[in-house]
Amino acid sequence: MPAPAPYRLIADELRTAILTGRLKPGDRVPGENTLMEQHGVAKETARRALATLAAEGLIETRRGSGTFVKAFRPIRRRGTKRLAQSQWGEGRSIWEADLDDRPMTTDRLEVGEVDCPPHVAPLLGLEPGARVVMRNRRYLVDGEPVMLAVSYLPAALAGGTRIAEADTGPGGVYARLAEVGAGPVWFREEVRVRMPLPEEAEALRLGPGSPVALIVRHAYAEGGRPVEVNEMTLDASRYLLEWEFPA
Amino acid sequence: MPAPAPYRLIADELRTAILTGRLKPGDRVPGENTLMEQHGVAKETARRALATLAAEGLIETRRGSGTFVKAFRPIRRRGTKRLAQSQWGEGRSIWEADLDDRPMTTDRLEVGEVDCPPHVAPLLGLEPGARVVMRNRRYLVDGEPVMLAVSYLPAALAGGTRIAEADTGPGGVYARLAEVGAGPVWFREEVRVRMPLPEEAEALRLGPGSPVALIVRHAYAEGGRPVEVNEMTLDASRYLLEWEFPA
DNA sequence: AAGTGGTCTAGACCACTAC
DNA sequence: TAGTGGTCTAGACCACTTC
Repeated sequence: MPAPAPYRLIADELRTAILTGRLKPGDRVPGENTLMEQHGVAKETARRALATLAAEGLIETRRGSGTFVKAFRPIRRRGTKRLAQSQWGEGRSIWEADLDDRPMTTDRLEVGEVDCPPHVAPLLGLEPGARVVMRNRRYLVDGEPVMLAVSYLPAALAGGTRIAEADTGPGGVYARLAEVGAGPVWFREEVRVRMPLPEEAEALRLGPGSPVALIVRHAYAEGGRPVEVNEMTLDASRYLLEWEFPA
Repeated sequence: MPAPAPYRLIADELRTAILTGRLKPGDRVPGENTLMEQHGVAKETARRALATLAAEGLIETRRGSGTFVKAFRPIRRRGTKRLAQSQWGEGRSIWEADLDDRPMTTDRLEVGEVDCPPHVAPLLGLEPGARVVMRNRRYLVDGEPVMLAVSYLPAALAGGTRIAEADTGPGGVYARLAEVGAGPVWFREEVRVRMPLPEEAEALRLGPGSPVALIVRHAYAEGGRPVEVNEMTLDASRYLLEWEFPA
């Protein structure tokens, strides 16, 4: 058993302090200079210990200010209940069910008719190059971005309706779909998790050690007809995801 | 606009090569020495570029051997697997091309009656310190660990049955529960994502840049009685999670 | 033995934040 | 302006894998 590297020992010590609660969320963590002194190591070594914890998502560094224990305040996202008919049938936003106290706002809304991206076309049962209505937006809680979402609907269905406008009206997209006889009756959600690409990290203001969850929701109308594909990118460290279903 | 740090430029270049497919999964990535030469930087700088990509989960380093592009071959986990795929778009996935269908084995099985962990007791509707049957195991695909799972069932229900034995018999735990009139009729799954703790990283053989998904499955019998809590820890980079449900 | 990744140092300079 | 984090270097030594 070789002796663990010094930077690992330092990281272990700090990690224990954080996980046992001796260092609480928001607390200042000993910085580079302090660690150099206390452990008698070079700056790069101290930095490596801190970089390790940052990569684990336990701390966050603020240039010029210090190093701190990261906070975790999850947002609850109920996959099942929030989409229940009763929720969106009565002029309520599907996001209301999500809110768990804190209101969600949107940002960077982009709506328009475009050529369907090739990876989405087969999911909507469309020919390559068919037209779709795209809705792109960013969601924020407390002014901080927490999710990106792009949804696609066949233009044959959604074009010319309020779905193609910025304000979709009471009940949102699904209520409008129902009005044209294409209300969703079944959903499927696929979830993948990975570290963010640089653009995603930027759009969600993610530091190192913050994974993203990619949720793709497929909405089907009566007869199994796909009516929407929604690709969501979440700051995974801020979410608690939930689904329920019968045995 | 300050000039980006050299290590970032190198990382960007390699990242682009990987994301555009010029470097494919399994390919050798230029190593420390090569990068030092090609870009005229010091070793630590080249290392930092590689460490960045490793933290993003794009590459993996093998000591003494080289640096390689990481593979992504997800395992599909269906939360709700009982409904026919024939309807509802045949379960087509955005990530379909990558799907993986290999058999799973288990490992490190531990079964026994223990005091209920404090965070689990309220979920099972038990007094603190009540006895539960615990089943702990690790799942492997191709001999590689992909998931850890611990489940808890009230000892009053499962004690003395085959649930408390290594081999639970045909149909598994849920079939045995059904035999004592406590078959699950409803499930709830909660999902959290974060970077792994060192023990988790070790048990799942995770390198840097590999997040874990924590799935807590609650099983309820008739009347809403909780009969099982199952805590799963997945190598999130290897899974495609899926749930479906009616509107 | 050669090649590759892993760790460490001592000192330098820069950029940002807080006072 | 002082303190904190961010980046870089040149060279050293170690550990592991491959042949």
